[in-house]
Amino acid sequence: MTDSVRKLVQQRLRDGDYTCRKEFTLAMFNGKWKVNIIYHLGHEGSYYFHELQALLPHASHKELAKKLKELQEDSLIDREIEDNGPRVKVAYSLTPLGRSLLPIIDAMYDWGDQRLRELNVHDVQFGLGQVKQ
Amino acid sequence: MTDSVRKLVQQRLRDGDYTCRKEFTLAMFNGKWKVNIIYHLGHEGSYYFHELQALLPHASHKELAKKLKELQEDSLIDREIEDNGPRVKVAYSLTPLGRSLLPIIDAMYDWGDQRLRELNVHDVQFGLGQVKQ
DNA sequence: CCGTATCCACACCGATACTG
DNA sequence: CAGTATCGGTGTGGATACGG
Repeated sequence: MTDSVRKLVQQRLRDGDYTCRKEFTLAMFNGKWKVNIIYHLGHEGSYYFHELQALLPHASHKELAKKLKELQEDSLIDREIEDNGPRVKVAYSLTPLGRSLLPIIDAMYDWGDQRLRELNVHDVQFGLGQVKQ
Repeated sequence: MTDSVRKLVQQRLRDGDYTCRKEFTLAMFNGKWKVNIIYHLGHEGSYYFHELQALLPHASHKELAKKLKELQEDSLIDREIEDNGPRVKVAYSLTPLGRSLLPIIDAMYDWGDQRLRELNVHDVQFGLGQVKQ
């Protein structure tokens, strides 16, 4: 997903248009990997950058760094630099604001879990029905 | 917003990978206008296509039709053709499954509402902080 | 009234490489 | 170890037009 929702919402807020509450929230975790980052940091505590890389092996180095930066800009995560040694490590953790998103993320997890179970049970080709042409 | 999350999730499910519950849910309402469509249909009942157009004046004719088709494919909305007269009208409404998403959408509304109030009160340039370069 | 096709601009994201 | 720049493929969404 794209980040266009996020940029559009930012523009609307700059224009004084606050009639985008749902989109504003969506923009917080819209974008590839963001939901997973928030979920991991929320349920398992803080992680170093390279640990997040290991948790999300399909995420490219560049995109992971970019998404973390955006989450930090949105005040959802904290970034702490540990400069003790030859190598610098950076630890990420959820802010209280980021933690306040967890009920929504968890609700999304539960909804998806239940829906996937239903589809599996009824064997409807996993429910990804195509409209008849 | 894009639909890449939706397509990616569909592919993962086809591959037998069900470890994407949160992304699966996100894919339901990710994509421009979808959250608003669900919200309107959920809180105000069914609408004709042209009524939705009026409710979402910035959505192009093409994209609105496309998103409605996707929502229908995902079994979130029903589509009913009323062919009484020279002009055909099409009514859209939420399915029970679509209605089951409302608690999440409403939670997103509430989160965004509260967050925007906080930012307004504290006047932090509406919180869209930029990371120092 | 509603759906879809075409064309086009642009944003995203991956691969790669360079920096500190 | 972590962040950023560049290049390129691809998907998304707007304008427009045509078909049912």
